Amino acid sequence: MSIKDRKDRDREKMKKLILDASLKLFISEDYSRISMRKIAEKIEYSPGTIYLYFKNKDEILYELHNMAFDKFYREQQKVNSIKEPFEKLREHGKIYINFAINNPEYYELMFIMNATGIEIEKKSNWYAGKRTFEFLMQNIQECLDNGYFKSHDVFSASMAMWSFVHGIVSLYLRKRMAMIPSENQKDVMFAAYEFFMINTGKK
Amino acid sequence: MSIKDRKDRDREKMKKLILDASLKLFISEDYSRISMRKIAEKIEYSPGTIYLYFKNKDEILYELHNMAFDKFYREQQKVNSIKEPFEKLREHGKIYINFAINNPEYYELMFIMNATGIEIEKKSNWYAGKRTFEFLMQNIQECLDNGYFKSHDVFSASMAMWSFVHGIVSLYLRKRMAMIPSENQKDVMFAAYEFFMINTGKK
DNA sequence: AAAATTACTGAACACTGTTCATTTTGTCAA
DNA sequence: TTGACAAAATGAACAGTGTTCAGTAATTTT
Repeated sequence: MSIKDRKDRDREKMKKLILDASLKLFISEDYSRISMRKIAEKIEYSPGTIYLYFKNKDEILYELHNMAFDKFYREQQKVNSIKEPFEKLREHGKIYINFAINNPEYYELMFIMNATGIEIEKKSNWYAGKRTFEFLMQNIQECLDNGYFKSHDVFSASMAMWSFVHGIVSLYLRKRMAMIPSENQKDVMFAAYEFFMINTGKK
Repeated sequence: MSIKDRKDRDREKMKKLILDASLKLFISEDYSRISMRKIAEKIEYSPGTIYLYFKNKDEILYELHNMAFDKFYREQQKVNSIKEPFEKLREHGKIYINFAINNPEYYELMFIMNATGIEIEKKSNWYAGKRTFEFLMQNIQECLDNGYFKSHDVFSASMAMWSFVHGIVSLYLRKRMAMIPSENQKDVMFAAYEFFMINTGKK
């Protein structure tokens, strides 16, 4: 079975080669201009070869989306150093916002891009998204246990928190803060975030 | 000068013809599949002709974005029937969310699409967005005047409100609520909205 | 060494936005 | 009405896109 094993390994290596090249292209170039031919050129194979390893472009983007979630999940864990639930949550949101600002291409794949959204819907289980959301829910539960928030519905509270931070960064990333000078946009984002936290956090 | 007048009118008519055809295509077809050739075919002109009236596709999309904002602004005015500021704001948000659910293509143009975002950034003044945002700000100011919200920064409060409703609908539109059965997603959205309103609204 | 299997290629198909030389249509003075 | 000019419209061409598949090359098995 050793030949089969090697072939399996080679296949995984090739997939990784394609994904790594795709990710590099996705981050460096304007992400909308990533193309199968450019990926092929980067790995020095013909365009047709990629289709022997991935069904289509969307499947590649979905894999990049998973890689992006892994990166975010690692960042997310940093909140564990804070014990007080609400301070932990405050940091949680900040990490989210900063991740989006510093890694707009990753954020695009995870939460904005239509192509990945369609793939997410196709699969019966959105592991990556679920894991991150459930980690947030834990933090919200801790807050509820300590008397924060009026409601006791963890799910609604978590969705609200997520919606808020997603809303603010996606307005920013999609240039819908055009009424604010660009040098002030980040400050406005964090001011709005503080407003949200102060008002919802009232015991 | 009457010939020039007629020519000006003809030119405006032609622009309207192109925009109306574009809007119809944009709404009926999958919006990502709208193409200059399809617009040309619909109005029974050659593709090149469109470029005599619009610089490029993005300019057409920007005009559609303006038309979408007009439609939303009209819906937004309905809140004026409610006098109590906070109840008015609650309705304001509901109108926003329902607009996005019922007109996903318009919402796409206004707040999500990258092409329009780039055009918005190019123009020095985002009239459409400003008008809608300022109308929201008025409502928030009324709330502040009546003792709602802890902060007294109208701008941050308005950005927070907008971010929240935008966040929730864009997660929904981009299929990032995949962990929730689709038949429940709308309920979850409104539950999260209620959470937000109840918690931030505490006097 | 020959046969069978697997891996890879690159031309081809049907699209996309955009440009521009060429043709058609409209206007106006003689 | 005719000829000259200007304006409007055309559609082929360019450079790109995702994807497919008959044909070739390399590898493995017999």
